[in-house]
Amino acid sequence: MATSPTFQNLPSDKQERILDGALSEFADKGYARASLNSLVARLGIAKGSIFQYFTDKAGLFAHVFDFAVNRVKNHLRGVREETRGADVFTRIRLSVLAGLGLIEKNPRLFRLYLKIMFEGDIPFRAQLLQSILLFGRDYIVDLLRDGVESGELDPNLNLELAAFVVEAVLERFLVASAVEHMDPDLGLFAAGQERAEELVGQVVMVLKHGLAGKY
Amino acid sequence: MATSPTFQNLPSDKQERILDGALSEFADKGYARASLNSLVARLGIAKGSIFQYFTDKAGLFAHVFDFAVNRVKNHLRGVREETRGADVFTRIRLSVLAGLGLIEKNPRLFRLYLKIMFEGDIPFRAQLLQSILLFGRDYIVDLLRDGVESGELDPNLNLELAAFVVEAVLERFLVASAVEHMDPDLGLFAAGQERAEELVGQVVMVLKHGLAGKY
Amino acid sequence: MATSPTFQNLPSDKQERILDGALSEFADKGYARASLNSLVARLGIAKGSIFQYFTDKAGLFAHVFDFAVNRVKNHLRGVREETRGADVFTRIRLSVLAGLGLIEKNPRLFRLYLKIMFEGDIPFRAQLLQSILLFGRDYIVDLLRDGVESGELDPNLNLELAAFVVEAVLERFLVASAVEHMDPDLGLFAAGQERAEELVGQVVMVLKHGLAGKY
Amino acid sequence: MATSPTFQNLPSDKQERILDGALSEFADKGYARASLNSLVARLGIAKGSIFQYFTDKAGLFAHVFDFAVNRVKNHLRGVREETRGADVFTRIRLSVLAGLGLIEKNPRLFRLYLKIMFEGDIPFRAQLLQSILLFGRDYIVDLLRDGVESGELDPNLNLELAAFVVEAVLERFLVASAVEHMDPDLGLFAAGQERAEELVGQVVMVLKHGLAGKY
DNA sequence: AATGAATGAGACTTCATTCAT
DNA sequence: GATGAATGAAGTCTCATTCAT
Repeated sequence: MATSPTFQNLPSDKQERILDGALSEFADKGYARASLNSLVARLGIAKGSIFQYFTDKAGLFAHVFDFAVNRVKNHLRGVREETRGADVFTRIRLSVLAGLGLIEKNPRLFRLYLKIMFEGDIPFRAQLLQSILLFGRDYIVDLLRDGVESGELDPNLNLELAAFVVEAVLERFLVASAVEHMDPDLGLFAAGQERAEELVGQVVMVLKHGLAGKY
Repeated sequence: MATSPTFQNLPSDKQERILDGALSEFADKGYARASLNSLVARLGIAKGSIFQYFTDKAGLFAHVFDFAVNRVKNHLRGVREETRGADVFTRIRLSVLAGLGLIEKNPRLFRLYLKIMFEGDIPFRAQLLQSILLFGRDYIVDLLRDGVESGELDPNLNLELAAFVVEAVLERFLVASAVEHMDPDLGLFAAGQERAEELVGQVVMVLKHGLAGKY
Repeated sequence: MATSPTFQNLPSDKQERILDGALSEFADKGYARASLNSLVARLGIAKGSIFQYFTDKAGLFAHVFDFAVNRVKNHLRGVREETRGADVFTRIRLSVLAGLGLIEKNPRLFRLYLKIMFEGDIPFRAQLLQSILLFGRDYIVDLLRDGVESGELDPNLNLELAAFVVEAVLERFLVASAVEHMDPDLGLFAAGQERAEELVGQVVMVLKHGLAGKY
Repeated sequence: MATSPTFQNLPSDKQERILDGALSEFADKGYARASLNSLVARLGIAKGSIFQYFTDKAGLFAHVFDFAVNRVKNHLRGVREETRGADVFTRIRLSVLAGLGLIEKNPRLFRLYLKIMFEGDIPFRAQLLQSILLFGRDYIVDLLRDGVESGELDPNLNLELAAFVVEAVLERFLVASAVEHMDPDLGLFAAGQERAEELVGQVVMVLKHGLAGKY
């Protein structure tokens, strides 16, 4: 939308190279501190070109955002399909692990999301967040609804509330992983990252049986 | 240590006014984008004065951080004592509500924490985060341990894992509240903020009985 | 290396104008007190441009230094060649006069050297000084060695010591001239500057025959 | 002259402590870069006091200058008297060594002189320099005149010219020593400083017999 | 008489953006 | 269409000086 035809006509590998470089810049430094000077230096393109492609720093950012979100959505959609048929707690567990795997391979995606979430004056901030948050919530509610329909979950369970809890745990894992990437010594994970798989399994068990359950 | 004697000698209401103004600035814009120019303009003091008080932007930040953390710690310690004797889920519920109340009255405190958490080049970032994270985790583990000792929770429950889940939910609420303050129309809360009390109660129930429980 | 391609691509008369203006600034005020503000004001260019050209105040300084040193070296090399064949004391005399002439036409060159020599925190100070001092000493030692080889000087004369004395006198003349430019009324020259030529000749005579000689 | 009665009434050890601290500051950083902030911090006195004592940065500087010059003059006068009776080249040699010794013990004195000599906008610069230069020249001319009177030097020797040469060598040694203090690795001395005594003797010999002499 | 808090000019530097080539 | 030189606002920080206490 904000992209000029000039950019569209670029060979698509160059398009990708530019968006990818910009993603790194924004994910590393946030919107305000991201420097177009740094960016063009790293990309080896002229500073003027950025403005011909995207009119604005804001325009570039918007495009980078789309680029990033689409990668994530595609990934998650894949997970939802691949796990269809498994029981609901397995699917939750696998979704968490899929998220962790995505961050592991591409930490910038989640870091960009966090920057948008907590930085003050990002252009279209509310709008961008909405589009992510809704997608995430829908994803989880769908998972849980499948669980109710298959009889694994009590039909009286309030799906919104349950989704709230699941989402909390999911985000907690993802944040832990993202922060671990920034500060390996912080120990946010409560366990070494290499034991993530085991940890996720156990936490999902706690989620399943509740804190007041029998262990 | 980061504060000059000049600052210590100021009338304490002036000290507070300055720290409070700085807290707002950092909480709103994060470390890097916070502007001493705009701070002194708002405070109506000379630019040079800030540097007589704090050596550095970083020094000011360090002091603001202490200032903020102490407020939070005192608040939480109060809650822990006041709820001693209540059952563990009530205590969790009240702790969440206390946190929400604190944010309601002083949204900048949690926003500052989030900025520190996710911004890149904050001075002493890892160190500052540690000091917050450890405090939070200890607080929750203590609560749960009390619950085990009073027989409310199964002694086989892994406290670390349980704390992970509780912390996740707590943070999710706090983030929701903080973000709601930044973007009231975002709807992150899944419910209007005025219904927070009810919502917290229900979520804690989900937490208590687990997703696979009977409702 | 200290110069950005941006600067290299400038029309060379603009390059020269900038370096020349900067030379004046540094020669007048030394490194620390030289003001880029006042430089750009005098040059009529934007403050930002300086930083596109030179990364740093230090970078600008380094380039100005090269610019200045090369002028001097070229000049001196010219004198060495032109006087080849003359007797050694004539060559010394002409070298001093050449130095004085250079300062007369471009007083800033030697003033810059003095600033580097006696100012404290100049970037790469020791390194820069070395490069000048060695050149100067070599120049004089070469002159004297030619004198020994042509039989004008006693082969037992310690060239290093002799060079020390010649260098002292040379520098004394140059300093006198440079300071005279700063404070015309100071009378450091012991004689009006217009009589420099005669004065140099006589001083070289004293140098030649020694203080204990017959006059 | 520029000193307030307030300063005069100070206990004289405090006066000295202040002037000495200021001497260090000016000798290290020159006039413009010397920081009253640093000075008062080091002295442990109030910033306001400086202005009550000296009205100005310039006033403080003028006083420090007097303080320093008097030390040097007293020292040199001592040397002149102590060496009376020795032959003129011995006296020159001893004067150089005395100067070197003074710098060795109190490098700040000569560094201050150099700063005044080569820095641009020092208050009363010309005036201050005059008072030093004249003293130095008179000192040397006196020495040489004694030499003529005692028959050691040819009465036809132009004393002004000879003094010019001697002064040059003297300053060259002092500058070398002062710079050596700032940059020990620079090698300006042509010999290790520990061999200064021998070096001075040899250079004075060159001075005595001239470059064209027999060795 | 001494203090030290307050001040604001001016220092270097970064950056998004414009526009002639 | 691409380039990159030019710009100036805004950033952090230092400093001499003033003046109420």
